[in-house]
Amino acid sequence: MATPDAPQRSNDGTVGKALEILDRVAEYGRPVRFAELLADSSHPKATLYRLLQTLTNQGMLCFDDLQQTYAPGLRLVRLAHTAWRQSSLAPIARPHLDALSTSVGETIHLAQLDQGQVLYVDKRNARTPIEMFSQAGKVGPGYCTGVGKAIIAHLDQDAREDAIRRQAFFQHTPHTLATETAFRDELESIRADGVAFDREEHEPGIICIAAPILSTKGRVMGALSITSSTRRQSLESLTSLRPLLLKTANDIAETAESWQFPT
Amino acid sequence: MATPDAPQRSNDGTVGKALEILDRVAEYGRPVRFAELLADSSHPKATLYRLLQTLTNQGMLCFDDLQQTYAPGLRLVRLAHTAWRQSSLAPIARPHLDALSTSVGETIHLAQLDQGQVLYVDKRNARTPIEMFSQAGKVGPGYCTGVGKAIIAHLDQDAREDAIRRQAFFQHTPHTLATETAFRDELESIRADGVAFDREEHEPGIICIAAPILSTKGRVMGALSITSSTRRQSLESLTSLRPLLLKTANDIAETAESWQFPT
DNA sequence: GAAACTGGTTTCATTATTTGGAACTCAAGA
DNA sequence: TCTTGAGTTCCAAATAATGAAACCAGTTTC
Repeated sequence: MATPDAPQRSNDGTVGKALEILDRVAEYGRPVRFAELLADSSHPKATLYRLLQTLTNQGMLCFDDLQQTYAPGLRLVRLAHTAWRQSSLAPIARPHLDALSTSVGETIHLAQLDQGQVLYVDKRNARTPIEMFSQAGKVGPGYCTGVGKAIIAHLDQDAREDAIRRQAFFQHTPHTLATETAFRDELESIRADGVAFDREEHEPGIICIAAPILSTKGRVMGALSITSSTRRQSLESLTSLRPLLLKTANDIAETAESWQFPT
Repeated sequence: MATPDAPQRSNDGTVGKALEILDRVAEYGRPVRFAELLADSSHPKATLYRLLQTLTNQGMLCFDDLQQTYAPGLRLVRLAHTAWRQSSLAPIARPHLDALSTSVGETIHLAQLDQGQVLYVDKRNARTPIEMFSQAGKVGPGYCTGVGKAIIAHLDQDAREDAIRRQAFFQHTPHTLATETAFRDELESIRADGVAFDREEHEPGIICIAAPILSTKGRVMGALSITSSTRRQSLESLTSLRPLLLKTANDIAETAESWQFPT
């Protein structure tokens, strides 16, 4: 699977480079050989080699001696465990997602913004699950998903500009808003309306309604969406779920705000 | 919760330092202030500061402007998603775990070795829905858990010595094998026997039987355990599950070996 | 069977980055 | 107002990263 939506990141120092490589390896989604990495890397052989060594040494990558391939290492899983618990809305939102899930019976996504992209931090499957791209931990583009648009629309000026700058604007489907101006207009109307729709903009036949999760001070913490397919629902029928969606988003926000980490 | 079992890692370069700090932050298990980190860090203020900046900038850490605290960042969750899918036995072993779980009705752990420590990559409780990072990603010591001992016992010479060197040998309970020699003897007998037991060595009242997951070439890929409490089971009654446990471990190994990543 | 090739690893002088002591800023508290 | 402490910035010295080229297997080709 190709990944046309890569985020850009300012390159700070050696760690920056190392982490860029780490990302690169992860992007492949399969074990990858040294030569392959070298091919689409701007670094000279020796540099790449040493960087990979270091990462492997550190357990961030794991090297398969037999196949001579690199893959993301288990140390990441360990680190992510804490990250997920502390920095994501998922643990807090769980009961609310459960409730919403049982009452609507469609696929539910909880997502947060990570470097301009959408990161799904939790998910509930529909009663009749439909195959699609997303699981907890997966990422998606910001400009053509319901959650992405809902979040970006409600960011403050600076953060929003930054997020927009990071979009790749790849035309996934005929409905994708693939230009910056179209996207800006869309954000405007989303902010006015309060919810965002995905009108088959990312995957054909997949639609959703999404609401931002806003703190009392108006900061976006993430977004929540109800997803379905055009076979089962229309945009209109999804709209009827709007009050429930907004209520849940609000509940999550409230829980999150009253949540204090055990010191 | 205190963490007496810290692994040691050879410090390579700047990335090494950065990643060490990342680990440090994660270890706290809660948002942490600059000053706290500075306190138990060997780095001077400026250095630590810049390293934190870089990590935050890279999304590996996230900084709470309001509270002025650092926590592991969401980028980790994203990376871990691929790591878990590619480098862990979890996705492959899932159906086998399910089967074992329903037939024994006790807690099941699937673990792999990460830098001398045990990393749980999947788990079954009596009845638990599938969620990823909430249960996968926890770590435990290698020298006093069933899975840890099962794995280390079956490592080859070099890797085993390395693993032993990384153990902290903290006396968790009266039954903990807290010396290197005692541990070596134990490994010997585990290798002879084929399964490992946790005789309340990590937590009082908790016992388990664990089996290594071995490739046909004899390489350990991980371990599988059935855990219970002394109230419900004895070591003897756990032993009766031995054939089933070994069978499952073997099944997982076979599935893993015949698994080829889609190229 | 030798020669060229491929894919990976190592060397080493050059170069750029990291380092950390100290100075600075900005609040909050006495 | 004066102190104190947390956080941030400076800059010369120390250190680590760089990358061209050499090297070292195994393979394939001639």
